[in-house]
Amino acid sequence: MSKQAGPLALVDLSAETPCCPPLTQRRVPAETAAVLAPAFKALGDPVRLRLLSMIASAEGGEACVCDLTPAFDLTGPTISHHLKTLREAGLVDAERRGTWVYYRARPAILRQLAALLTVQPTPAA
Amino acid sequence: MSKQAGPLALVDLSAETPCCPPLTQRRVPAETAAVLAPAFKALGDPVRLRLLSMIASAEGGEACVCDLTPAFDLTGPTISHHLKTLREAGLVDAERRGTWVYYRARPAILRQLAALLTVQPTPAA
DNA sequence: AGTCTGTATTGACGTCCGTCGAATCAGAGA
DNA sequence: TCTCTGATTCGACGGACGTCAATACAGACT
Repeated sequence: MSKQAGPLALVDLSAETPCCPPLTQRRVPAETAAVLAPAFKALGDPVRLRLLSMIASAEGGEACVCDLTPAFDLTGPTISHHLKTLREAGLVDAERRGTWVYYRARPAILRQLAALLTVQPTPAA
Repeated sequence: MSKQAGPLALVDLSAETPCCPPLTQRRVPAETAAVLAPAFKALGDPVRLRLLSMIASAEGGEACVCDLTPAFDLTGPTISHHLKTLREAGLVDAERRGTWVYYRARPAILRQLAALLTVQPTPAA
């Protein structure tokens, strides 16, 4: 349930130390781009962006699918599909507890993506 | 050349002050998600991620298409297409000077995306 | 004007994506 | 074991995406 294969195996996105300098400082190498782009791609859908936000901002840091689904005008399978996409992108983890499945954000990769997009404050020069 | 329509018209992404708290703090509203998701989507392709990085990290803050294209095993039209996608997502601006066209990153939206992905440092609790 | 170079647009192709209904799986409880 | 509920998987459909070759456009230089 919480396993993810794919390109994430190439670079350890679970590391707490960001691996990459900001996109604005050095050219992102092709290999890094190949690894990180799928994460951005997963964020590139409004439903998934909201899902991730609902999960990450939920109290306790986790959210049940049963709480997520009713927030959208979409069927259960569709929400499930989007959650799977977020999981495969390494953005969230899932855990079944009894009847319900809980999702939890993975802060490390979020930090990494944020670091990549970091821009120097405009120099007052 | 530097005009972009679409969803970006709804929210001023050129503002220097980030409009939104981190994704992990408050639920991203549907409208905000609809506006920002296309930007993440544009970053969701390895070629575009590298293009943006090459542009943003170039000295002078700008890069000519003629310098960008040879870095990829792709045809000119394909690179042009990706640059158009980045433009329409509001991530870059283009300007023609004589024979060449120069692209330049838009720091404001990058800051905004980075802010959205910001995560509190893990509390030592 | 004519031509050459750099860039963008068009049209086409195969693939991937978002969505749904139907079927399936996993636990809980009678 | 039956059934009920929550969640995922499967199969299908329409539309969007990444790529290319061919074409068109914009300046510069004859």
